[in-house]
Amino acid sequence: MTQDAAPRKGRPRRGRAAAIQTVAVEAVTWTLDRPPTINDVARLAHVSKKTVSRVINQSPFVNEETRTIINGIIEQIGYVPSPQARGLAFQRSFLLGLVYDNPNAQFIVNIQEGVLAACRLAGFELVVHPCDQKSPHFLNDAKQFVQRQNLDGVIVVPPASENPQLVEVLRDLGCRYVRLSAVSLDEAANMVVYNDRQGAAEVAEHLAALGHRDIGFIAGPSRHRSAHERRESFVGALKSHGITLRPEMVEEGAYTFESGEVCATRLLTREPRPTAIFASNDEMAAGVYKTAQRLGISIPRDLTIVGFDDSPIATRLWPSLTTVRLPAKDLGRLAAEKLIIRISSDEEEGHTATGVVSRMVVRESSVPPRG
Amino acid sequence: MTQDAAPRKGRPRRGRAAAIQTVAVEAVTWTLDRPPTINDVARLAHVSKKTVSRVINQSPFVNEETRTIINGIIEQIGYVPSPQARGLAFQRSFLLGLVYDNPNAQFIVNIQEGVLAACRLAGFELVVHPCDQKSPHFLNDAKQFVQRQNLDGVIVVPPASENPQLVEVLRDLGCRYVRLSAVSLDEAANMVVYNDRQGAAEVAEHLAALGHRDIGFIAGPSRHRSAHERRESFVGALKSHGITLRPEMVEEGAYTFESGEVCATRLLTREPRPTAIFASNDEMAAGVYKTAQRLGISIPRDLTIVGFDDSPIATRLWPSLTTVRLPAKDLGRLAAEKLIIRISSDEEEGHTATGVVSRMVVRESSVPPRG
DNA sequence: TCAATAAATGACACCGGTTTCCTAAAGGGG
DNA sequence: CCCCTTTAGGAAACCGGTGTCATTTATTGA
Repeated sequence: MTQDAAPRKGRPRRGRAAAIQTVAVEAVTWTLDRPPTINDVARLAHVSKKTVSRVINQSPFVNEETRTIINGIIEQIGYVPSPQARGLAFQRSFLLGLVYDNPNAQFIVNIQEGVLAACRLAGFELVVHPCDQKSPHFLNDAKQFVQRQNLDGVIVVPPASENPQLVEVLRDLGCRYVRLSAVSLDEAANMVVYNDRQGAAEVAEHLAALGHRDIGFIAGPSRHRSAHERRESFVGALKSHGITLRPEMVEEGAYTFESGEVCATRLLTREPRPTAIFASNDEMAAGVYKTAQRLGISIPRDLTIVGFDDSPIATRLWPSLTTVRLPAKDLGRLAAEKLIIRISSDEEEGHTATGVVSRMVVRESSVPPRG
Repeated sequence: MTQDAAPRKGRPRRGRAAAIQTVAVEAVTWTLDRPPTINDVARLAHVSKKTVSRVINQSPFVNEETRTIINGIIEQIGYVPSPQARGLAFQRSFLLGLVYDNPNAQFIVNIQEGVLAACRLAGFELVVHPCDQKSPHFLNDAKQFVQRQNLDGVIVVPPASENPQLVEVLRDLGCRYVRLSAVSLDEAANMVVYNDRQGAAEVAEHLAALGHRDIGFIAGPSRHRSAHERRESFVGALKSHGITLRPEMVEEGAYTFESGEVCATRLLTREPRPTAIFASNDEMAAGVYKTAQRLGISIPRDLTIVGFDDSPIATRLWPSLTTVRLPAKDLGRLAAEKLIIRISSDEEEGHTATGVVSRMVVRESSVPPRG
């Protein structure tokens, strides 16, 4: 059976090295009409495909010389392993999914960038999946998404990440996932948490230090965890500076520009009129700008405004908006790194919680109150 | 060899239907510890895997009853074909790539949404790839991107789409692609063109009709085809209304907010000061707003401003910005549909050019000049 | 009645990798 | 000098689908 292999073994080093020279010429001459496969490489190198496979996968049990020869051929004929075949044998797709229903485009693009930075290093690619929690197909869509391409892992951003049913679906599917949220909702291994409390507290301190006492607050929608975090931290920090936020000075918005306008209109027609408004995100802060301008209230002379997110609009507005920076790209990178480690080390690791901290960025829209 | 198959054939209908009942129970009882494969389905249905394959692929040569039985089992055990195995056999990945270096996040997210709408219908998924034309690895990155997951097709958005070397790489790879651009740079089958001329001409007409004569223009960077289109069309349409754009009233920006500020500063300190400024995109228009406000020029009383893109910022600004809407989502959908047709019909079709037209949206920032 | 034809299905190789198991040769110690 | 270990590499099965071609059965026309 295997006796015929023996005679071929004589003087392996020289024999192979010499063969290569010829082979190289062959390779250049040939010009295959199809992408080269591992078999082509094996044939040209006069080795078995398994040895080529070993080289590809960095196995240490390959002679240095053999490795060099094979790598040379791979380079020359431009061989790239078929991801399908690889995936089939490995039971892996080297694909990560990103599930989002966040309307903030800049946030999504930043997350994508961060995720991809980590993916690139590990040889993964990213498949995106916008979705809609209000749709009746939401859960089924997500399921199909994971199954259709057999994703190795999924990253879910808020607010979808805060949907327990979605997480259940992912868990049932046996699909590894990492969730982004402002609070820890899961085992540490499945979460990347961003600390909104820090930023909100800094805003409270900032406003207090400037001398504001009549402060308005526009909260986010209560279904968002971040809305709670920002609100509680802000209120708590104000209180610790001896300032109590009266209930009528709080309005709940929807994290949208329009809701910011509505809430601002209510706040700015109250007596006493607040000298500062903290909106829970920049979109709503932009709504406050528009309303103030419409009402003839000068920013920042008559009204200090602070936002949250540090989205591009913060610098586009005039005067530029004091806000809190949420490092979305880092968030994406951390999530992807976490996911990839778990996929590669092939089982649940009890990782420590990772997260990023938000910090205030002071710009032109916040000044001491008049008088 | 095949004689053993004969006896099993007796009374196929009843036999199979009866078997199913049992099988159904088995399936529920079993709970496999691995995802079910086509073999599991075949075994439970007492058919060959080939027949299951036929059902999956909607082959017409399957008995209606058999099909029903197999579909029932597929449903029950939750079988989903492995994309890796499918891809390996089909030589397809069912993956589309999106290559972009466009800094406009909203544009990218909209494109993604449109592309995915088309993908969903055809069973494709989308892999994203932000890139940087200025990087020395740009072309190699793109190549790796296509090869690593063996993408079936790639959609390239501007300005990367206007890079001829990138296209050459894709062509060499034998990878189907569709480019988005403001001008046709390629065979019709490879392009989706958006008509910026229409929108720019409408702006010219609008400004002329309002009575503006001293008009400033901020062009986009010359490496963008869209910049040329917008400029030429605007200048041409003004001329046809008897208005000539003097050279000192034209500045070239970089499609960024900051460049908008710089150009606006130059335009607004000239004599005679323009009564209207058309910026080639909304970002730069936002820069004009900021500059005008800084200089104490009232918008729109002293200065009419018009942008291009209808990005979210257009409505966030105060007063809201007259601009031109570029239907990015439709653009993405068209590109994906085109690509998918070519992939599925398995060879270059000489399609007609597809495209979308931009239209002006009038808001509050454009009014007749004072006096 | 008997091919000839069509419909439904199966057997088997194949896609391009990996894993498992095995062999051969070289080096090292007693 | 022999046995054992280590190193290098190969053969064949396998991953989960699809293509090709053959086979079986039912239907049809002469």
